[in-house]
Amino acid sequence: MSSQEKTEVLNGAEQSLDREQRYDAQRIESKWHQRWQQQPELYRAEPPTSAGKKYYVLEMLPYPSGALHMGHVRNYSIGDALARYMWMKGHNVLHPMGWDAFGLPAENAALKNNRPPREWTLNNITNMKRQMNRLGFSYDWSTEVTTCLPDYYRWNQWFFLKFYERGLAYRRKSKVNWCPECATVLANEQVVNGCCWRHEETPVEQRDLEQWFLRITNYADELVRDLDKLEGWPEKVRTMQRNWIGRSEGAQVDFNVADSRGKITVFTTRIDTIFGATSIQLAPEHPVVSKLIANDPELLTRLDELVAEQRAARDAGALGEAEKHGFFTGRYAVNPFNNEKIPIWVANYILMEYGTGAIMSVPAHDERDYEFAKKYDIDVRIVILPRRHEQSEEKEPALPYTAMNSLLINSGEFSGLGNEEAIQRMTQFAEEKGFGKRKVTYRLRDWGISRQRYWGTPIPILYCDKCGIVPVPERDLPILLPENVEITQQGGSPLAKVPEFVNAKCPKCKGGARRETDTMDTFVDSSWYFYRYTDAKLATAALDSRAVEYWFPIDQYIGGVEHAILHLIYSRFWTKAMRDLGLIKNAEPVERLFTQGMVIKSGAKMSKSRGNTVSPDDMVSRYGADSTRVYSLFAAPPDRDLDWQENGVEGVSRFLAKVYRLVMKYAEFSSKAPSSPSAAARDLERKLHQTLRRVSTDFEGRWHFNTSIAAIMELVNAITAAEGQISSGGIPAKQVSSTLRTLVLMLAPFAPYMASELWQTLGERSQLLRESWPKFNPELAREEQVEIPIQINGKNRSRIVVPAGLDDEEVRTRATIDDKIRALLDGKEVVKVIVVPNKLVNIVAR
RNA sequence: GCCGGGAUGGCGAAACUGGCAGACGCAGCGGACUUAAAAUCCGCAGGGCUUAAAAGGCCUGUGGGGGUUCGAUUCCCCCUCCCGGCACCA
Repeated sequence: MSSQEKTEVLNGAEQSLDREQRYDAQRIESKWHQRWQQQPELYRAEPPTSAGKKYYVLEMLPYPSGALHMGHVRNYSIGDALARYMWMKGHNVLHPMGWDAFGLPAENAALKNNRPPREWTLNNITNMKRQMNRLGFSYDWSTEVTTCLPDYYRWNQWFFLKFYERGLAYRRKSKVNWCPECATVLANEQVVNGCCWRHEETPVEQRDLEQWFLRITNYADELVRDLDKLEGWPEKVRTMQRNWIGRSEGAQVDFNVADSRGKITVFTTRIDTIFGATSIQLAPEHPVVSKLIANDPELLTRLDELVAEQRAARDAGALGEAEKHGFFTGRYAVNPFNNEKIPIWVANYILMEYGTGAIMSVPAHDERDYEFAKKYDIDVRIVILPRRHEQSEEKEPALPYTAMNSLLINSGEFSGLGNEEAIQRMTQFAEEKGFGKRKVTYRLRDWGISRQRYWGTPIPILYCDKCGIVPVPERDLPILLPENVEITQQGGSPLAKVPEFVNAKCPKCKGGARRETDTMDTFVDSSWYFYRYTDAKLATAALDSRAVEYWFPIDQYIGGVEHAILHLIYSRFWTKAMRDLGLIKNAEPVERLFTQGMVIKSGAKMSKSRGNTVSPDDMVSRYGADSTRVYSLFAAPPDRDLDWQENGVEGVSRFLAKVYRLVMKYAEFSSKAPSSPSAAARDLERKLHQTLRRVSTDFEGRWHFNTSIAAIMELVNAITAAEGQISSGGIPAKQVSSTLRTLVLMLAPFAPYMASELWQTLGERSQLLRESWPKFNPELAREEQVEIPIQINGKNRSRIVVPAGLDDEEVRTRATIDDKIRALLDGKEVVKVIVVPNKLVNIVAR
């Protein structure tokens, strides 16, 4: 380059500095926002016939509470980055969004503001959609799903009818969890520490009500087994579901009641200890108890007390804390294995809802039974010993001794067996003799879906005096939720007070009938909404099987871990039920699940009640959507909790401003690259490819976008540092400009507004989203020289610079002739030299 | 009690397979530019000791204690604290 040309380049730089504009996020973002609003097809997926490889990325749909919170922003920033990356990788991307729009807050708000829930909800949706669009999320709104609208919830009703036909939906009277605050029933999953999942301070009460249930327990076994296949799910979530389902293999054994024809069936996982059973323990609510003690008024009173006490403890969520106690019924049962008569007790630590509500008590080998037996002086009989005890039988193990891998003693013909084998043999024995059988028990209960609320899907059932329970015929769907219903939150289901709704004609006998006035749990809505996205406008069916087959399973689902049990287990159940209806082929809805961490501020989860929330609107108006999004990805890895620090957002904003300035400055340079690139030019090129490698592997692997963004910042720093070399001709301005071009592509998934603006500044007219993700060249990313430390006995003593990949022998030689090292080794004996290629040299010396 | 996850500078964090601890950012300090400030740019920065100061040198350091190894934030054992889930589930 001639000196005159150099001067021109410099002048060019000065000029572009002159017309440098400050990064104005609001200006850029409103410009592109307007543009994107006019291009609704921008984020639309190709139809299922498309040849491209599909990618379905889904974020959990929000409840339209009124405004987005930072947790949403984080969730959707992760999903949006991924969606945009996948687009740039050439995938056919489905990236939908919708609204989990039924639910109690709408009724509370209606009560407070005297506006209909529908209006309140739809207003909230408008506002939150505005926020999402302002944040620049790439949703295809043509597939939007709003669960409170009849074109969606009619299919809830349709599914319900299908489930009813197949016996998967049924009605029974049962004890239910009742939240006085919500004035409705809760599913087991919605009870947290004995309190309502929405009202953490409100204890749940037990009530007896006629309820509709979905038979999720039919799928209990498959739900557990398939967890093993969900390798793309966090182990934590799989464990939580496994525990929740609580599959436990064991046996049922019948004990005859002495002096009676009755029998008591117990469930045990440790039939190998049955010779150690010294009592039977019954749940206070066990139906047989009142029969056993029918002619003892005193005991009946004590029973009532015990039942009341257990219920109170259950209501208070303190079941595990109550001291164990109970009473002897005066009756005996016969152990079928040894015909021994053992006393029958009633105890507060036995739960009617698990197993058979009755156990054989083996104090020597069960912690709870031991505690109880000690209190009431019930026999403790040891029937298993640790294997090592074989020889020295006088020494007893510490009680209670519950370990497996032990040996049976005092157990008749089964003595001497290992307990694993004994379980098999003794269960078989019981089966052959007809007093017992193999049994698998689950903790999981059927899913109660009846809610005594207005703002939900009406359950499509009629009650006819003549015909009984009559399902609404399919052709009569949807059963519309009536408008203008008075919400009082008292006196049961609001719909029951709407005669036009309640009174109906029986489709069978044409006589009068009453409609079911309960509505469905809103978790029904979210159990299958992601299928609807694949053909959201379809009017003739819940879904189009071919579309589902193309798009499913969901490649990546992203949301909070708080849904690990409720939503994610219901969704899996619904998918299996849909498969059994022949609607779909996949057995699982979600291939990969990602659970992001919480957003924390000042050491606590952001929440209104703590008053430590940060408003996304506020952040966007102060720093812009790009800065808000980039910060939410930069501040912590997505799976960890994120501590919100506002000056961190400011830092990100500064970084974006720097990128903006650089691009403005170098956009139009096109001087030719010199024929033999300088070392500085090669360094910059290397840094670029290292950055590309970092960002690309983060997307493909562990999703640590914080390190991706840090790498891009490093590249920016490298460009700034290289600026001095431009005027001297060491680095062509053209190279800087093309480096920046690639940098803009890398920034596109994180800061779409800024990236689009700069793309245009760089003279590109194409749609950024349709550009290919830049490829890194491993050759160019490779370091040529490495500086490695030389250690003596593990301590850094010197450093040398060597060509990368230099032969170990040569590295060793160069290390040992280093001046500092030679001086330090003087008078010492070198025992060993370890050379770690390109990393370090460690000399072990004495 | 059981099952997960975590603890690294003043702060958020990085170190991916046992190999240079603290990348990147925030806050801080010093300097340049400016009448001044903002913005921007350059530089310093784990802690301690040594030194008049600096350069340099030395020691020490990833919650605590032990171990394996030439070498440990990383692997093993024990312990503490924090977060999440489950919790009389037979």
